[in-house]
Amino acid sequence: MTSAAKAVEELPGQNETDSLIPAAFRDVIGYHLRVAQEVSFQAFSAMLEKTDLKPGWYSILTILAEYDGLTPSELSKVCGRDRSTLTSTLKGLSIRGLIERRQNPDDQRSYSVRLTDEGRKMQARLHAFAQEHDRRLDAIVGEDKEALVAILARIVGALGKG
Amino acid sequence: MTSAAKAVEELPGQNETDSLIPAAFRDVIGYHLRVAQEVSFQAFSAMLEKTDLKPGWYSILTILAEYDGLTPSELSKVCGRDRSTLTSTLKGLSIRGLIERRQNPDDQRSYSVRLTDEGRKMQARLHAFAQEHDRRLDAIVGEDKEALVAILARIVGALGKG
DNA sequence: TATTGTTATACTCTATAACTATA
DNA sequence: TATAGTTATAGAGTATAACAATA
Repeated sequence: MTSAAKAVEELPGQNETDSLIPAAFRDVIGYHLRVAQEVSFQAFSAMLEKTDLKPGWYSILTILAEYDGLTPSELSKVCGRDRSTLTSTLKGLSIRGLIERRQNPDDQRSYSVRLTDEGRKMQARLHAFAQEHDRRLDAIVGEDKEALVAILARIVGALGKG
Repeated sequence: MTSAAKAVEELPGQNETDSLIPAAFRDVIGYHLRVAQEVSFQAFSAMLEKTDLKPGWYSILTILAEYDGLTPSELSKVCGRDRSTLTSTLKGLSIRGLIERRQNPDDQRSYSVRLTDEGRKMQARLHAFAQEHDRRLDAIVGEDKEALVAILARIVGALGKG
């Protein structure tokens, strides 16, 4: 067995899902950002297994709770995704009776999206999961939260969407 | 036009790729984590367009540079992914002459993976891109870097790989 | 029986390009 | 011509289950 293989065998944790952090990644912000976001997203996703909604749908419902009556194009701007990515989400939400589409009388090509009463209830339910998740993260981060959010926002501002 | 639609129209930035941050997400760590990781990863990916390698391959090359001679299973433990996800990556690296597979004389089922000289050169080249990206992030984060990495590591430790 | 690497398959998230129907 | 929404397609990243070869 090579020395490298030995190092792998001597993983610090007890179970085989633990992973080493290669030395080349130890002080790399991008690496830690990626791994932290991954575990955070997975923890949130796990909570949503009780529902039949995909994790990404929560943000759409929440945007609609805040900006009621947006068109798909407007919605795509708010969430920063291409409008084509919204089609299947809106279909899924519509099939479940969580949103309704209202034809725009001034432009036959377009329509506005509104939460139904059921949609509002579901948004509230998912929001409760999200808040539980947030509280967990807040507890982990502690008093550094404001600083953390500021740093992350700075990264987004500096690297942009380009 | 609804008031929500007006808010969208009055997006702060000049170009249409800017996105609002819905109030419900403003103080949510998970949201900022996701967006920051996304722009960071995209910035790094953009640098790798000069090569014919996928962004994820850099980490495999770098792990091999550090732990030479791992088997695919060992490699999968180090990078924390299922071993089936490595097959196509190893094939891609092998086709390009960046790694070589050495049959394990003690176990005919297995083999060890080594970087070729070309592989080492390519790893160094990608590592230079990564370092450039890291320097950018370091400049953005500034003196808070140690604290940031500590917080992110804490999140990973607390939420685990669940 | 258990493990190794591979294959087949599937799912999430995303994007681009082309299509349609309007404008 | 340009825009709104949709469709078709693709690609990166991931996972599970099953398979053949070997242990």
